Amino acid sequence: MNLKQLSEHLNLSQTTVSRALNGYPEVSESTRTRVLKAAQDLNYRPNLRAKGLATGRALAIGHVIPVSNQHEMVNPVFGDFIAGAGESYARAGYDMMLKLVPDRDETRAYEDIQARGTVDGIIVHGPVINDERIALLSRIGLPFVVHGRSTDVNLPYSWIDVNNRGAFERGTQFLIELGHKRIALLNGLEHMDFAFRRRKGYETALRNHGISIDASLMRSEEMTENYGYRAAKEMLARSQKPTAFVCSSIITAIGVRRAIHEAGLVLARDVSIITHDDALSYLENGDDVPIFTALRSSVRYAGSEAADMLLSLIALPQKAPKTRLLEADLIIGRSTGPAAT
Amino acid sequence: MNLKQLSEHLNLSQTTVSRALNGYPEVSESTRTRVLKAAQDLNYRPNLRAKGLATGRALAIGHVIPVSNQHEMVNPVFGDFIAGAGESYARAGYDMMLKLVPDRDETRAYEDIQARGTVDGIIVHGPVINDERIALLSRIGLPFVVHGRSTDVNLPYSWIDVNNRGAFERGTQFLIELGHKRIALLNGLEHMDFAFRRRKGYETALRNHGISIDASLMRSEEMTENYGYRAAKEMLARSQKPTAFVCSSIITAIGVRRAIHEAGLVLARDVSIITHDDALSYLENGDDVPIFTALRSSVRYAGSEAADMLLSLIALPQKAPKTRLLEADLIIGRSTGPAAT
DNA sequence: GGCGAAAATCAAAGCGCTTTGGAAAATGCC
DNA sequence: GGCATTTTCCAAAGCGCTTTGATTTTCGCC
Repeated sequence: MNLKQLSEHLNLSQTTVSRALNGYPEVSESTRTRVLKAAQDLNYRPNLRAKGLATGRALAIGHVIPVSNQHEMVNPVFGDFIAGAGESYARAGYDMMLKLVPDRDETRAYEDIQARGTVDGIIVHGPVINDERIALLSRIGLPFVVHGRSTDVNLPYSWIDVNNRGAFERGTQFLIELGHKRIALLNGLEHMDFAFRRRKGYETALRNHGISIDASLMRSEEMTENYGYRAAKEMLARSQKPTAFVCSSIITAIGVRRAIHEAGLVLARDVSIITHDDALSYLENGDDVPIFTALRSSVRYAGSEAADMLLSLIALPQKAPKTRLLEADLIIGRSTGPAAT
Repeated sequence: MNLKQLSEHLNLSQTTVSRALNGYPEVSESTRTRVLKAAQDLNYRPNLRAKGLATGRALAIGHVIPVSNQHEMVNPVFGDFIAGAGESYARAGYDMMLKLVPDRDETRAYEDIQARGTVDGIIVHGPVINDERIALLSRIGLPFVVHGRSTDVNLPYSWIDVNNRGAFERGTQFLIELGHKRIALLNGLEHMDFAFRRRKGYETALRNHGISIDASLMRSEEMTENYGYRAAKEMLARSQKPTAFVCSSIITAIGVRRAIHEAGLVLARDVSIITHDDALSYLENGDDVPIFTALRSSVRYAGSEAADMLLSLIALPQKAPKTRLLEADLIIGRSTGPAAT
């Protein structure tokens, strides 16, 4: 069933039927309801490809996920972000396109996306420090919203981000106020912008309280469980062991907890953990009382907001870039306690 | 830069240029190379929407993810599956489309997808027992591959699945051979086909060894960490506590481990755990020695295979459905030991 | 009842590509 | 060289929709 058949069935021109369906005013109410009813009855759905070709809009948003050859990891946060964004798209009648792009031919990939015309805009994932994609996208004029920010990029662009620096400063300070002095940081890969900012926050808190920064207590890796385990195991074997850990991911925190147990230590009493918590649906941080004291910010919410931002950017292209800074909540759980004396 | 401009620039017709670019034989080698070079130099990319309209193919695959209102959870497995599939699509020049579909209006959604013509085929996620989507999709003639199977559906259809039943039978048997008799099952939601099959496998093993099935040792819920924790905590508080747990997810297993620790018991010595392991990139089961004894099957590999199956199904539509049963590996880790006597 | 303006409808062009049916150029063969 | 083939290229139609510009119908009003 296509427009032509539908219009013939109604004894109307394609023009009128099209207008009736798309809510244009140049059509009488009576025929509009008639058309709508027929479309419903005959199960008519416009072909999006044709519609896109005619209007120049694709009614789809692209999500570009950089995959590097070294790090074969899929970001665990991605599923929830997508779920949030998906809701917004569904409301607006947009489709969601996923694009895994090997980071070596990124430039080509983005030009491709633009030229092939399958999307109206994209969400940029995983920004690194001084991310060149931002300049590229601005140049080719494809609307985009970055999930995160990019330090050292001075162009104006739209983004939504958590206040990573502020959150980690606050979390670290919380530990300091509990009397901790040897505080380890198990960060994500620090070429990633979020991780870079988190370290800055951590360092700021230490500095503000006159605690010297100890590089041997800082790690930067892909945020797996094993990473947390290995790093904590090694650090806890020292004579001068850390009394607290700041983790960039709840998954890493779980690894740290494993190492703590294995070392015969007790969480919160002997060693404290504070972690970032993306409020992932499948990794809730406890139900009533949180397992981990955490800096929580729902990545699902971020996804939904990012999508809305992009959609409005596409609707009103002349608008200035939008930015949105989300604050993480500090929630007190059962993984922190005063420093052992 | 579109076809018309390119052909004018070359002083050729659109026909010839199109054929040269798409590898048709009716064009001389000399002009083909000339065209290819110009396309490269001028950065020409065909508009996919137009191409799709003309050819009737969308060059895209849809992934439909049912989201139920009760279970707001995003499947943690999803990211890795997509990553695997994405590789295959990239190789074939296909795009990947994501569609979150609330499970109440599923029928409409699939008809929509078909009619809107934005995809050439779809991957069906999260099949339940007697999944009605399979009949629907067969009827409307949209090529599809199911990730999983659907018990009680008798139509032929294409699927790729892990031998869940066999795996759980084997895992349970492994525990029995270690002397365990009170073995708990922390399963996923059992209207989901995979969970249903896992229970069957578990029950078969018990039955084969003359162990009676104890409903109080079986749970079926969304596979979160908290679920594992709560269920294990409750069961371990009994006088007749289970000596082993079979888990449907490594995340749940982590929760069980937490409960074991909290109860002052020692993993493997006092209580054993065996779990299914999807080999998720961000939740590796240890590096050298696995943390958990597990039934492992890479969901990323499944994604890549599913995509390849669907692509070949689309290329040769007359072909009979393809099916693929993957076997899970039983890998021995540090979470199992002989039953405490 | 008849005029002009407003409302409702239509025919046709166009979006960027593929593909059919044909025409022109090159080739083979006697 | 002249004919039939084969090779190479082209003009135009068509994919299913939107939208422009024109046309028809309806309505208000004297």
